[in-house]
Amino acid sequence: MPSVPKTSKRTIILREAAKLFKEKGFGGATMRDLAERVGIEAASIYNHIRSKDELLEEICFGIGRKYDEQLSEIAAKKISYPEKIEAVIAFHIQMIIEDANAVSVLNNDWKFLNSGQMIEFKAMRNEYEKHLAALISKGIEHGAFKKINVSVALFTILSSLRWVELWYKPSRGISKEDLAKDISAILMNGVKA
Amino acid sequence: MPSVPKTSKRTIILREAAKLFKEKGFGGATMRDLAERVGIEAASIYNHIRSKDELLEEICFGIGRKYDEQLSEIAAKKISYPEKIEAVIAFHIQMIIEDANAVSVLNNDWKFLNSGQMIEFKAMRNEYEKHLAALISKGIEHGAFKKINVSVALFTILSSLRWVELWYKPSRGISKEDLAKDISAILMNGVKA
DNA sequence: AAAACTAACTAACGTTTGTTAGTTTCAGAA
DNA sequence: TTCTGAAACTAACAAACGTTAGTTAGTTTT
Repeated sequence: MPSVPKTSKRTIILREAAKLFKEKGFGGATMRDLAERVGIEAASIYNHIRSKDELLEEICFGIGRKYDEQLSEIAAKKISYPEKIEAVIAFHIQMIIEDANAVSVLNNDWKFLNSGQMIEFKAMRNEYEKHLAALISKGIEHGAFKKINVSVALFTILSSLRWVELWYKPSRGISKEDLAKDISAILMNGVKA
Repeated sequence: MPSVPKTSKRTIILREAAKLFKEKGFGGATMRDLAERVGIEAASIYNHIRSKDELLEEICFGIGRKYDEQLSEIAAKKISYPEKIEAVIAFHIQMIIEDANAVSVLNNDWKFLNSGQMIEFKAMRNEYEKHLAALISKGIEHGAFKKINVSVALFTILSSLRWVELWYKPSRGISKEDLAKDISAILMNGVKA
């Protein structure tokens, strides 16, 4: 009779699914494997979810919405454009560290969404990139950034953050704040002396 | 009776396999799908290859060796450290544009290699990263680069190049030379004005 | 106490998977 | 013309796949 209910089984399944999809890819992951990790039989999973596809959908759009919200928050803040980009870098790193598995699924397994959801997903992602590109464009107009190719800058920044997922472990002894600072420094000022 | 023999069927199968693995992932790709693209029956493929695993192995290690060779060539050249890093950036872009499918498989599907080959693959990749990290370290010692965290710089550079695979199309109207120049500019000097 | 709900189980379904076996086709060498 | 070897075919295999059906034990609601 816990007045505060424990994490629901559905949540546990979603969390384990994200971990499994990250390890094996959506195509390589099986429901029997997932069931074993959760500690029940494969068929029993269907008491909590409708289908394997539903798992992917919920992971992708769940984490996608989080990205959207955070970006909107930063865009609304009254800080300089370089500070905004630095804030974006910091929150990307935060997301990757906090929710590594789900972020990995978002990045690598979205292509297994069914066609309708995939269209929706691409639209969401396009809007996110447009939103961020606008931040860079305005920064250039205000003279805060060099006159660079906006698309190239956009994707260079976004991509340079993705490795954190593959590399970061607490055991490396670098805090996420320091990591964000180091990456920001390189993207803002370059590596050349 | 062509005195110059046409591309062997095995080569065609490998090329199509790379394309298919890129689209669906190794786990999601089927031999029947591959066969259809090649224009023969699934069983006939086995007249040319030993197994599905062999396809993955050959793609991953084939393209991996190309990376190794190019890096060694650049490291041996008598040019400045910034020029070396710029040469690395240029040849990564070259590889991605020339052999997009195989590069994608190398980046995303290596985890489906069987355990022995995976160990070998990781060793190869580690050595590559060490080799490139040494270039950055020495550049710092020579005062050519800022005193940055070498690992962070290494992975920021490598990752920032990966998006080219997802983004580049000739139809975008930017040459690979210009693209390399733009990315180099950002990584070398940053975005801040 | 009866009824309804929850979440687990076993068993099985129809497909799809990678792969093998055995056979046919056919161009080039003898 | 006959022979040979490569490369295609058809048919089938056993295993693994996502999922459904039917059942049961335990808990909650009425």
